[in-house]
Amino acid sequence: MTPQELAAQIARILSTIIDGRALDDDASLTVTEADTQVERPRNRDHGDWASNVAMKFAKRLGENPRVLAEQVATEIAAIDGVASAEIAGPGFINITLDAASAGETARVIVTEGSQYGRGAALEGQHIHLEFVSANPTGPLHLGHTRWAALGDSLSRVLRAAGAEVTNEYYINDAGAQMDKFGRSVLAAALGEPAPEDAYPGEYIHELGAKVLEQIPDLAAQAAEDRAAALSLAQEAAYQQQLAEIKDSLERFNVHFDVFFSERTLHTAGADGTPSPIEGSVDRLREQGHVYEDDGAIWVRTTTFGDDKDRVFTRGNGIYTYFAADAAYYLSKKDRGFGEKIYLLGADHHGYVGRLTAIAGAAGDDTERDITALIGQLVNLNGAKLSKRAGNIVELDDLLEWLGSDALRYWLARYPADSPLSLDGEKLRSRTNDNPVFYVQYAHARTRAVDRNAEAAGIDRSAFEPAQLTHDTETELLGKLQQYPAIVAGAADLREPHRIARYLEELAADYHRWYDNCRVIPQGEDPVTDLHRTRLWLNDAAGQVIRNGLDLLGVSAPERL
RNA sequence: GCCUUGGUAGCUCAGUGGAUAGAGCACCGCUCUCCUAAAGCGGGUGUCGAAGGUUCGAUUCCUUUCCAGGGCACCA
Repeated sequence: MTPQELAAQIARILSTIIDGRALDDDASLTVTEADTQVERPRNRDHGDWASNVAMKFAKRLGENPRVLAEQVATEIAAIDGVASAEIAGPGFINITLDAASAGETARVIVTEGSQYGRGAALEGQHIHLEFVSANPTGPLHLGHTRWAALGDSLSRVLRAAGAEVTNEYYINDAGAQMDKFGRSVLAAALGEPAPEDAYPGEYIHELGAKVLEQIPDLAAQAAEDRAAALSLAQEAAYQQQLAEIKDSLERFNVHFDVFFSERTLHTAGADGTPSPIEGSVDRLREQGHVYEDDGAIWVRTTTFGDDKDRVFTRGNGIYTYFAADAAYYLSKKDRGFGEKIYLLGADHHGYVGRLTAIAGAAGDDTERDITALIGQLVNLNGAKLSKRAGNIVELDDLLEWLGSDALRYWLARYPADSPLSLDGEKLRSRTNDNPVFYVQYAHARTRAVDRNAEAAGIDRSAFEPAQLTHDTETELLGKLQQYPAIVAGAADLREPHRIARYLEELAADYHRWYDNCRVIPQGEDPVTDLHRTRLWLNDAAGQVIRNGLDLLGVSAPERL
């Protein structure tokens, strides 16, 4: 009996009861499983699961919660697998399961394997997830790591809930920043002094050297035609930098389905069709949201809650960044995505109003079709990192220093809107200070037990869940049963950190169980069905930790 | 000024209207002839920033307010 099944049963019971009252109550009350979700009481004296439906519905039925609870509890107690259902406090129904019914979960988990915890709550949804989208004018650094870890984990969680998700990286490969980047690299390659506004950082010189390798006669070309040489150098540096970014992301176990080039938005079709940007201003104009003022072309974004209208085309005829944003949004819409999620740093939260307005101007539902997740920036030992300042801490350096697992886990275990500090010393320490080790250790323990069990001749030929009665066993089983709801909740709220927090609790329950309940008999004691049954539970715990870590993009090692 | 996100134990932080608000760290003890002691067990700590409101019930929702971070371009 899983909590989901229990909730479904309670929904049926409550519906029947309410139908019986409908004679003298015209209120049309419908009961959904969302209303009848049971929760795990903090205090185990309150049973395995608790329901608050009596308090929720008593008022709408005009009844005393405890009286309603009494009636519901009687029905619950009659469910197969339920040992008791008792009324407590203002109207809680505390439910205790038969040990066999609770223990059955262990076998379910082992049978379902990597599928355990996956659901269909978001089935049919085609979600677009854009994150990182760092300019290809430099290496990924600390400022990008949080979104990389969070975005990749979020997409895994959404997929686990049944959604179809496309991870996309928007490459800002057009515009003034790219020009500046090109000039910086060209100067470095030719050994010239850096331009006034050049990008700082040693990597510019490294890129310059690589460009020179590819174009040995760059100096001669520059002497002949500076603009052409600049263009060549810029393109070579861009391709090199983008390749390095992709490489870093792969090593961070972050996967993108699409790298979307901003240039394609500026490029007209070979057959003379207008560029996506040109096309988008016309499309917005058709919707009636475009006007001209003072030589510029504006979009009336204030219609959709933006705090000011935005310029699409400047007085000098050049498109603004907003124009590209609008065209990009329309591209996502045209490609058939429903919800478009943007992961943005708090330093970009001023964009939310205009992005939302674009969705509205495009005729989309600003509530349903666009989501902006704003996150706080990462600190490193208290010092915030800025690319402009030149003191770059690169993702590659962090990976080498801390490893992908520790970094991924740490970045994913906090809510996005919570400030986060990366403490290198803590992340390198192999103690409880570093929760990824705690969780991975629990997993490695399950594998060690599995290996030792096999060596001791303990197999899974018996499964007697009624024997799983130790306090630590009911705790562990209860935790394992919660996993599908945790995944569904994390997906629904777009909060992958809930997976990490859950895993830490699960690991603690597993460690406690390990210390109290042996899978392998001591000394000359015989192997019993209890040991065999516990092997199922051990494997179930390992499976769930593995499934959860996978959602975070963190490995589940066989040994530590 | 406007928008936005925080304020929870000594520290770092969890906590999607429920019962006595939790974890790790730090501090003091305890547990390995036996599956990994990178573990477990025991010991105490809170005006949930403040004040109102909604509710059977508020750390959670609403309003006001104090403090802190971030943002408010015909930049990208």
